[in-house]
Amino acid sequence: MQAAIDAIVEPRRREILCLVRDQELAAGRIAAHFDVTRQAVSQHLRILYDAGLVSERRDGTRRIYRARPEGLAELRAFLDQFWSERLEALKSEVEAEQRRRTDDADRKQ
Amino acid sequence: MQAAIDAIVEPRRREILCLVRDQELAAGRIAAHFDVTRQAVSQHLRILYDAGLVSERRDGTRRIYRARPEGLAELRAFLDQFWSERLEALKSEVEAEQRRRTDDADRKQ
DNA sequence: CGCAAATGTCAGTATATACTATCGCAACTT
DNA sequence: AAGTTGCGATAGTATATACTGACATTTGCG
Repeated sequence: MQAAIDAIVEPRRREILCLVRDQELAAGRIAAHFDVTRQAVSQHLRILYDAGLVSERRDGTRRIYRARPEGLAELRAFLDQFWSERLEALKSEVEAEQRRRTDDADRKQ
Repeated sequence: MQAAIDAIVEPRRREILCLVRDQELAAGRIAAHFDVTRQAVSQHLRILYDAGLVSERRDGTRRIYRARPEGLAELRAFLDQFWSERLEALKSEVEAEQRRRTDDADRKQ
């Protein structure tokens, strides 16, 4: 799971993930979107693949990637669980605080 | 926003965040939970603070921290938006693809 | 087979960062 | 005022990692 988190932290990898979220793309096509070398993108793809965030399919000499929704869903579930436990309680506290502050102020809607 | 993402990536900082999610805690109390030096924890707290994920309050010589739900909510909203846009669509595609494979042979374009 | 295209792998490098040690600062205590 | 407590800031170090360049591999074509 830490692998998936590490993977989406790198901005370049998030961009790559966005690219292959809507469409399948070959490694070369992905690399063409960036100003770094093809190898660098290849390494990013490897990391995304190991983290389960993209799938790889071979077509001749090309390797075609796309986002792997299951991987994204797992990561999302983990993060949700991470903070949702107490987030609601804390949110209530903040809202109560805000209500207290705006009590004497104008109230719209 | 990248600051918030960088902040929650580091496992130690996620632990710290968990500690101050339920309760206010002074820096020293937080540091006592870990086997690294007090200064290291202080640096983590600074990073969490700059990312807007914790709030700081002074009480005499002590600095008391706690999770900042707004910061967490913003981060969560960003991540939600990041992958929820196409997540459902991709899931449908994958399921359709799997049906196609079990149906008959592969057909490319 | 020989060559080109598309891509991954590896070694080396540069930069980021998590940590420690030392120091500095503010608030209390005596 | 002087000492103590609780912290943060900074410099230096060790490790992680994003990148490039060189090379290897697989596939397709003549």
